[in-house]
Amino acid sequence: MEKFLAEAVSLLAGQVPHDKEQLLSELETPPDPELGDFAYPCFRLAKILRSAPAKISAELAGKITPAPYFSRVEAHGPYLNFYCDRRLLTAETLSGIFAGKERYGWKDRGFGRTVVIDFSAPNIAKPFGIGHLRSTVIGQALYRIYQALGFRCIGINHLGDWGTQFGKLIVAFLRWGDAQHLEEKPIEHLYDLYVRFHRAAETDTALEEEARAWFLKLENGDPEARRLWLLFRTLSLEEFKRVYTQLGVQFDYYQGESFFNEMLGDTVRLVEEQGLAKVSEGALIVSLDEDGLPPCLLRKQDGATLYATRDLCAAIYRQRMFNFDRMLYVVGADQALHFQQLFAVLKKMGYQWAEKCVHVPFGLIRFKDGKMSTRQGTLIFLEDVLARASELAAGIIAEKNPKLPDKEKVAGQVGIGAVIFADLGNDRVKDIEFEWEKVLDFSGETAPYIQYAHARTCSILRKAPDWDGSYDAALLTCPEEQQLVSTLARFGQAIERAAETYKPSVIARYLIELAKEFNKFYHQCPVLTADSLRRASRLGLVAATRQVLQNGLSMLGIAAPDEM
RNA sequence: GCGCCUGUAGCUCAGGGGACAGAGCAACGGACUUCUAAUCCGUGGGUCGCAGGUUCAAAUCCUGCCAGGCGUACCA
Repeated sequence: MEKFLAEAVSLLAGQVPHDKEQLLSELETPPDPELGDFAYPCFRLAKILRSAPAKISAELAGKITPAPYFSRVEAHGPYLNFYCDRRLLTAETLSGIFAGKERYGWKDRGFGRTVVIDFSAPNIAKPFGIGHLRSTVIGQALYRIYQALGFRCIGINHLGDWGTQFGKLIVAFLRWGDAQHLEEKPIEHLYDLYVRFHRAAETDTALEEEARAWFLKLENGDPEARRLWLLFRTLSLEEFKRVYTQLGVQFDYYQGESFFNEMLGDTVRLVEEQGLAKVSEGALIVSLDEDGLPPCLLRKQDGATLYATRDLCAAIYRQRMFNFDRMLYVVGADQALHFQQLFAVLKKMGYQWAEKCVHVPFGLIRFKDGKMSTRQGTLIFLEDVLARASELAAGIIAEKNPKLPDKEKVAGQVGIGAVIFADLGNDRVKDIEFEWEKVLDFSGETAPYIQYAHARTCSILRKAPDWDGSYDAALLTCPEEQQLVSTLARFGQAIERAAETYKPSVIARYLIELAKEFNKFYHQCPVLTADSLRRASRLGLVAATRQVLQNGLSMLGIAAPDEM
């Protein structure tokens, strides 16, 4: 598709007083396939040439010789419409897909450049809730999207394994904890302790004080505090890794906040040496008045650090280690101010690369009656959601396809896929209202819909073992076939746009579109029973569709079972 | 108070300044002796929060207001 677009630009460049870059941005996709594949609106030109847009488009249509890429170039009112040579577009698209295989749609534009992606970052000692799912799946998808554009990606799990919450946990554990219970069900026990602490702290204000003191001891290397912290951390991490395995998520580094503990002193000193830090109300701060932001706190009154200190340290460390061209923080929108402050401090410190840091925010997951809160104990555990979705999928399989091999595995792939898609399907900046019925709905615009289309492609191909892979692009002339080809050809553009906007939902929407086009084709155009030449050509189209569905799903971290 | 985000069909949401604003769910009516009906086809359903402005052209950009969410110095 890119070739055709470039060709349209060249054809226009010969006739229109605009440079190629501008022409590329002016070209648009017509709302109806009847109106061709690209459209050039002539309004702007009308102003410069002091002529009617419709007249200009008609004149351009007369001057441009479309061949070989376009079968015709026609004026429709103020628009100049380009019609791709369908046979050529079909041939190019299919051969591109078969040549690229699992890398169809990939580019090498990012070659030699590095993107660091900070994502997931669950709080150790808190359960992995559906809130953490967002960062995890968005980050994972962005990782694969940037990888597809040729960037070297570094995925970092910046675990929340340091901070005042450990003081709270230690206090709670010393009072109410049970070592054996902790061994057996670590997350559950720690969660109970955490909730209990906050409930007790409402009446007993001394508890918070005690917790802060314990965290300070931890920072200063107190052996008992250290022992408990390590215990909590180790046990929790084991459980998290189980969830990551289920989701198929991997990280290049687990570098949590504690990882930077030893370097924090140097970071603070550096800020002080530059004369940026000052003491205010007993705390060490960097004033950001000039930026119109509240001050960034580096040390509390009691001398303990805050997460801003650790993020600052981490950013500097990562720049040294990875020399990144961009760093993405996939973190909730509620932390937008924190990142503004962080980036502002980096800039004040003279780091040019501060502008390469991007906060990629996402909306909260809420309930009908309010925000989900770890402290109040209203969290929904991700493992429960995944389990329920998989059970539901298993039930549907038992009903519709009881002979399916590997039933359990497929049920997991479909159930988990549905959960991931419920998250990635919509624009990440919007809040999501959590509803079981929605997450467990497998019809319409869902992952199972896409997976089902993929399974159908596999099924058809399985039933044509004699097909030798040959096809004739000229025979794919039905509207459903051509629509499908057009959509397949647009995959690369979807990837680029997803990367530009940091929105995996662009890929998700694209896949829904593609699956829809395929289902239309499936109902309208019989494959296996068509006459032999047409059959081969349709098999080619089916194989191409299968490949692109698979590539797209894998980019979102969703499995593509062959049968379901 | 100030800052950031959101406001499109009954519900959940798509809509890279452009040609009549689109899906899914729900409702109703059709299509399985035929490549898996987790599918497809059809019907109904809209002052794109409100008011101005920029533009040949605004759901889209700007300003103000309204509503909701989230932040706003020792949590992360």
